[in-house]
Amino acid sequence: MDRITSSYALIPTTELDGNPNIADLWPSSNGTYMQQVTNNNNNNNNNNTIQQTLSNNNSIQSSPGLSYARRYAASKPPYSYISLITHAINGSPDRMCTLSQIYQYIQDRYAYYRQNQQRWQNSIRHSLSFNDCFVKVPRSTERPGKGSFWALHPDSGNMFENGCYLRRQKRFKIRDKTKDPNKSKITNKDKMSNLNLNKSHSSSSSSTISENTIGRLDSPGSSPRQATVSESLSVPLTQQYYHQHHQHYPQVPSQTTYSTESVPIIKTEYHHNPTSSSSIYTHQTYDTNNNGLQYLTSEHNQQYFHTIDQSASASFLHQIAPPPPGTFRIDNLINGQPDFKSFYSTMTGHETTSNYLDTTNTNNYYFNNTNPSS
DNA sequence: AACTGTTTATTCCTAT
DNA sequence: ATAGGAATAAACAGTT
Repeated sequence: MDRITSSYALIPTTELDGNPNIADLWPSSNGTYMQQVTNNNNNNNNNNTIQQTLSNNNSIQSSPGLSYARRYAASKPPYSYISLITHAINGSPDRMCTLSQIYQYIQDRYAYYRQNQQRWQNSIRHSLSFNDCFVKVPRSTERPGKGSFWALHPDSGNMFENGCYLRRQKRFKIRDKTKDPNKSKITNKDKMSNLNLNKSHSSSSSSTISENTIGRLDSPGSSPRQATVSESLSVPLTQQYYHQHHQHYPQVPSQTTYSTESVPIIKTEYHHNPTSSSSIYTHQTYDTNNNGLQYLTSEHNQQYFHTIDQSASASFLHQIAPPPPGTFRIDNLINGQPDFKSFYSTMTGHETTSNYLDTTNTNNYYFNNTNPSS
């Protein structure tokens, strides 16, 4: 089973439609759908794990796995709280959201988390505070309300690139250079000011403070690996959207099943402008596998403000530059609820009451109307 | 009062 | 078996 069906990202995410909840059908890293049914017995080492393999070119709606999955919809999803939070953040247009939005995101998708809210919400708050990969973004005065926004630390990279959404290979820890020796823990302030201390290596004329690669990480000579869940979620929807709105573009492949060869390699660099006192980082993201469609994430041409001394507590993420010419953002379509709903129904053929599109990264993609190839 | 955020402690679980 | 990541519980402080 080497291929992942594009229908992954096209399934309604809410049960209120009377349609199946895709989030309760858990994709495993090998392209099958897995339902995990865990006894509450403490001494069980026979976690009853049931795997259902769906045929390649089947839409999930017509799959026999569906009714099966619905029966077990309320069992615990195989995602850590950290990955759930990460998905909520990445799924939001601004790439940051409040605590209550994170709660809502999770409950909307997983029936399991509509119960025992006090327990798991306490865990979510603990995860946000405890893990360095999450940073608090203060509210601007224009957006008053309860609580801060939460964003991903720019250096945290793709924490789930190994395709495992339960346990990261290594916990993201910021280097602890500015830590007050009297303090035992790293504060959010420390997280922010350590942004440029996790330097990996530099490239280009300006100093690159970090670099990470999202997407394929094949070593030379290796066979292409299986696409991860997030990749399979993000890529097909953009193709589908393209089909419906740009059918006259011949360079868009028409197949609905993708192997890892079609997964864009997205490279991200932070550039530090040394002449600026306020420390502005330009975050450039581009597809190094740029043939046909040009994938650019929302960070493209954005500049990240970061105040080292923290006193001004400027916005952590702040968009300055407009999108490149000839592009449009799907963000713009889904920001407003009415637009989102029509966008959603166009995409899926179903109505929705949800405000979220459960497609990691996809909603932040730009589409380039011009043929970028030479 | 309810919500948000921090911290400590403990237990559970999994990769090695 | 073990180290360390993740989940859970809980106390407590700050904010709306």
